[in-house]
Amino acid sequence: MIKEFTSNKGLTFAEFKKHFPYSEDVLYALLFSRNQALIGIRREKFAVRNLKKIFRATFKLVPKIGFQAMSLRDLLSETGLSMGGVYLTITNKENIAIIVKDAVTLVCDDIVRSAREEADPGKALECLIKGYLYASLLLQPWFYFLYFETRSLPQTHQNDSKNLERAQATELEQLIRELQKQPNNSYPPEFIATMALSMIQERYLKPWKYKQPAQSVDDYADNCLQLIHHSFR
Amino acid sequence: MIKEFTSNKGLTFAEFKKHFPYSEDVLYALLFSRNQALIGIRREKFAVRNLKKIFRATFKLVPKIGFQAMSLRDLLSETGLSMGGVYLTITNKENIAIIVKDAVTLVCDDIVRSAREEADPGKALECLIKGYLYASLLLQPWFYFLYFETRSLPQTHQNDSKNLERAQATELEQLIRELQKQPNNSYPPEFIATMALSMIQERYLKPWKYKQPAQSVDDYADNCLQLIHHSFR
DNA sequence: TAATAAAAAACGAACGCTCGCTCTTTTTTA
DNA sequence: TAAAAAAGAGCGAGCGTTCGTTTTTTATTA
Repeated sequence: MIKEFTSNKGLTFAEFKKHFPYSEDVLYALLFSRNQALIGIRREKFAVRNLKKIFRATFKLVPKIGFQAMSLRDLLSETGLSMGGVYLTITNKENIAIIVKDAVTLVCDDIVRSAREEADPGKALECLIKGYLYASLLLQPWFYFLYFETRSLPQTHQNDSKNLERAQATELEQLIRELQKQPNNSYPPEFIATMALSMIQERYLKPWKYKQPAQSVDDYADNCLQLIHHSFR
Repeated sequence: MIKEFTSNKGLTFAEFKKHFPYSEDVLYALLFSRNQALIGIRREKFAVRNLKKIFRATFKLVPKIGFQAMSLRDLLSETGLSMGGVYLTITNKENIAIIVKDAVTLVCDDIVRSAREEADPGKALECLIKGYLYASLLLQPWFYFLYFETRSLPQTHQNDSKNLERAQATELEQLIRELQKQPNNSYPPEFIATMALSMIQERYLKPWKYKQPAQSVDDYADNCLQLIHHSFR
């Protein structure tokens, strides 16, 4: 596993990005080794090259027409690969969705792990929120896909996907509860956690609204955090 | 057009529901008359009966598997109708999605109209937020469908759907701007508007998280409004 | 280092099947 | 009894997938 990357404080998006360990090639290499059972190609070099083509094409087509409506022939003409090449790589269509879920899981787990290493709950909260916000922006197509195409997954994986979101919410909720001085006078912790989470999702679910003063995401993160601390009274 | 229904203040969900004019049958009758061009049946009585079956079935199947994956044969066995009956009613599959968009548009326009009739911006904001929150809960399957299946619509209708959301955001933003006393010291109005909107959507997009202390939606609404007023300093 | 053998990857036509939809016939309605 | 609605078998297109073959890459040998 890769060393943590969000332990700084007052983190900006630019800094985060600089230390973000999941560059495209690294990510595909990780996905290749984590999903041997779903991938037909045995040599990493070829697997990475094909996976890159397949996922780039998927992320171009799916936001326009949806995963179910994307045919493998659409995928062929977008990737330039042949039917055989695609099937050797992913073995069947739904594995595309399963691998996306695995990627998002991988990154989310990493963020939670980083946040847990912060002793101060205020720092931990910042780490968690910025980590999730920035990572989901750097890997926007992945997070977007998983949100909108969870229904295209087989049932077990649908549950995984739902639990992934639940875990993030719980993690936030616990930190917020710790930070509220007089719990009786404040908002319910789960309400604030929900607010934080849905503000993060807002960014990656509606990319057309945020193209892209780039720096604006730092303001966005600050506003979110300020609003949360504001809510503590 | 039906008279407005959200002019009260301190509105609870229960009260709202009592005066909500879009009961199932009324809604289908309205949709029938608004979408003559998409509907083959000429007698309202039969149209309403079939539309009800078709949309109920759609809303049962789609959250599990998605609209593209729902076949007409799935729809037949869920509705008990025949192929002829279904096609006489909706003429083609994508009209299901188009009619959902029309329904949501109809209701949203009504909410905005009601809010605009409030002279006081504070009241107007409450009217808008509660109107949208409560209506989208009463018609949860419709709002949910439109959000997740916008990509299944033909392009023109996709744009309509996007503009519908934009219009809600703009409406909120203007009211919030009015209410901020010292704009320079507060959060950007579009940030708070975005927050409000995504909190409302949270409720109808993740129904599994909110099944259903029913009354809890009043608390939810109050918390949202409180948080917003809180943000004004 | 060049020649060769073995393994892996890529190709793409063809398959069985399911899709959305049509259309003739039958039933129901007013 | 004329018009409207419902039925459901059937159609062609296009789907995901398979598989026999070819091409490329890697490993071995001389």
